[in-house]
Amino acid sequence: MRIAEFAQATGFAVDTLRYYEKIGLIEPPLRDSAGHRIYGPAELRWAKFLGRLKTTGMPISGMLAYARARAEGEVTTPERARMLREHRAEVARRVAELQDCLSVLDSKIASYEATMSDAKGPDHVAEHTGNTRRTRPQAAR
Amino acid sequence: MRIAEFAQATGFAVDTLRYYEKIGLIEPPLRDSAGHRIYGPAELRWAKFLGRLKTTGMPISGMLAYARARAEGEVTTPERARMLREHRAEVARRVAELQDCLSVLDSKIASYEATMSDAKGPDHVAEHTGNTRRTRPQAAR
DNA sequence: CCTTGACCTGGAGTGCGCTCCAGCCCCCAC
DNA sequence: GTGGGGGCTGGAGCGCACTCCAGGTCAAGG
Repeated sequence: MRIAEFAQATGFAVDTLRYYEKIGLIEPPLRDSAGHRIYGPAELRWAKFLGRLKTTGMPISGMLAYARARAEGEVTTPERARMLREHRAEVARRVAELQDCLSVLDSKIASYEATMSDAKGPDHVAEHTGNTRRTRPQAAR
Repeated sequence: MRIAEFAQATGFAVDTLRYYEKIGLIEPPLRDSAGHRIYGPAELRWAKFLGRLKTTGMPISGMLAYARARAEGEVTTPERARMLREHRAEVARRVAELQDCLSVLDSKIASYEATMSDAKGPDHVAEHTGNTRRTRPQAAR
């Protein structure tokens, strides 16, 4: 599999793949006689997993730490497990936060639609912060 | 409320608030006799709502479009409702995507933990893309 | 033989969203 | 009245994650 096809398969741009290789996120793949990169299924699995990490917002520095641990072999299994557990927790927090925001959006959309369905509408639609319960603990001056 | 307290209350940095004002995301607030910005509750509600938009990944260009529509008054209510509905849909997609990634992380963590609980562990933990169903392990290895 | 097109390299450039800074002003407490 | 703290401005700088480019190699098709 050459780089164009690999890019297609992983969702990364060709330039991004070379960049990832340059910074050590992806191992330098084999080359064919012309010096072109040839990727195999193992590379594909790894790149797809990197895509998951990226999608979940892991910064490159984090992916790099994981990649380096991975390169050290099985001895780093506990470390990698810890990294993933921490990241998982972070992602779960973000999901919860987004869901909270979704409900704010929903109520704002609902109030817009209520306004629109009125002939004239109520005064105006004010921003409301969606503090239905427990927002950020506020340092009360 | 002066800018430091406002920053505290909104979660934005002081510099960020001035930056948002400069680009038109926040209306220039009143000034006190010393020329210092004075923010009121309406500004607070708006800034908190902006924080929600930001948290949900809306780019500044999007927030700006919304802010401009808002500045035009009630006539833009349908437009703003549309913007929020579209954004809401986008956020919902992202949540679903993250949840999908969460399950990938979970299964990977589980396989790490299985490896760790073995005295020696199975061969190794391969990257698997999270296609738990469908995708048959390709014969080659 | 010549063109085409995919790929190569090192390095420069980009867009986003802030973040920091110098140099200044104003008010208040001591 | 002096020192300190908070605020002001315009503009430069930064970190991240790419993205683009010039100039080159190579293999195959016409």
